[in-house]
Amino acid sequence: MKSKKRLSAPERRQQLMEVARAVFAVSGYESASIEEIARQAGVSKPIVYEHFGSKEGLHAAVVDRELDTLVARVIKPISEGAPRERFEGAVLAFLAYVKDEPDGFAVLTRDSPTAHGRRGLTRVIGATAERVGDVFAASFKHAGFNPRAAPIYANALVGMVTQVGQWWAAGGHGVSIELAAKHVAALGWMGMRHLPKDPEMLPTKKVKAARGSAR
Amino acid sequence: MKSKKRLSAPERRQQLMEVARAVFAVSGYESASIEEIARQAGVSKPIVYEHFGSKEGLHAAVVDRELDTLVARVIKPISEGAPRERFEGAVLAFLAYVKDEPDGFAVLTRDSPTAHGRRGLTRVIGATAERVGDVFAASFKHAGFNPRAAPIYANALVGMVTQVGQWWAAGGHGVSIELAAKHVAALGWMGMRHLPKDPEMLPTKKVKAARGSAR
DNA sequence: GGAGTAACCTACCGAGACGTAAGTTACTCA
DNA sequence: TGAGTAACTTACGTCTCGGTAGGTTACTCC
Repeated sequence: MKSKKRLSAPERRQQLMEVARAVFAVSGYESASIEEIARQAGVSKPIVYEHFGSKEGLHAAVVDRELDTLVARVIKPISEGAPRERFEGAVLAFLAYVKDEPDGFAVLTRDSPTAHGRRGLTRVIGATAERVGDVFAASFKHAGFNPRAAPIYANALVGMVTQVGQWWAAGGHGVSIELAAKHVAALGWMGMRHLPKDPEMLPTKKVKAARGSAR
Repeated sequence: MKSKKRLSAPERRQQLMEVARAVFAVSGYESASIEEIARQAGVSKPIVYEHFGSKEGLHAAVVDRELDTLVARVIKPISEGAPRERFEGAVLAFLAYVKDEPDGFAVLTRDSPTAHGRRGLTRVIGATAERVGDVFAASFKHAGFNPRAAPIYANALVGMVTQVGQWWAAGGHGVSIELAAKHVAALGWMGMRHLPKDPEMLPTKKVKAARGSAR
């Protein structure tokens, strides 16, 4: 019945990763089962183990590949053009990835076994947000920033884009990716450009004493 | 040996939720086991089921309570003062929550059983980002915004704060929550204040044709 | 002090998962 | 054509977990 074709090792590996990506995307790491992945690939369990060793190995392989394609897509636009174009280009590239590879994005966003949550995207920050920092370095070097604040901005910008990506992926809402990118880029860009020389010096209202948790 | 005291139902319920919050925070929903929670509470499994019915019920109870406390903390500062103060106050309140209740924050950010990921924070967006929108409505009503863009900004702002919270919770990095709040608030505020009248009208480079995935 | 009730426990079931041992099929190439 | 190897299976072991049935302990209040 089933047109069971025999694949070569690299082909099978490729196919398994694609199936696994889809399954991990909808179920999350813990709930996904190797058996289900094998079934959807039209293959039996030991094949999966032969290729990836363990469930964690399979997941890691999928995440790594996805991370690579995401970085590859973002790196190009962020490396060329005027600063503003580079920024907007990067945001657009990120959101385009969300659109083109929703399963991949879901896998990156969902809980990982390597614990500590969001490890995937944190690594994307490492790979790209540094470069984001570089882009801005040229633009606001004039304002003697506290270097310890840099990761704050990098995280803020990435979080901004990521959350919008998630919102978009979840809902649709009739907003195009290009439009969303424009708005997000405008927000981030204008925010960075008009930062006060030293936000730390601004006056603030006193912090209310935090009431600790019981226990 | 163990000073097993007998607690009243409400007391036990409270205690179980606290223990569960901690366990869910470190393990995530799927990996956490009722048995482990019961053990840490110094109680046997059926007790947990008597109080919450199911694992999902317990998790939902924890999430709901955490959501309530988060909203309660953010609502106050966002409701009083000058616009800029309200904004910064809300950001600070959010990050203070991250600091004071790291387990609660972890539970809210981690994968939920209710699927579709990040349901928790999405609801926080619903509860607070709307208000964020209100705050800004007063400030940039002058610029006839496309109403469809509103959720984009709401999501961007919340994502910004959330990601910084996550970064902070993960690392420490010797940056105080107050400082982080200042920077993040400055970024968001300045971004919103200096938005071009209509970002959609700005020229952009052409989008590169997306290469689809195989399959 | 004894009955009634609220809090709690031991022991178990069944399902489903990861991972493996050992054997089988089909393809290749001398 | 036949041996060797790469791709693949069936079947199982073992463990953990969610959830429940039925009984036991301690506290309260008449």
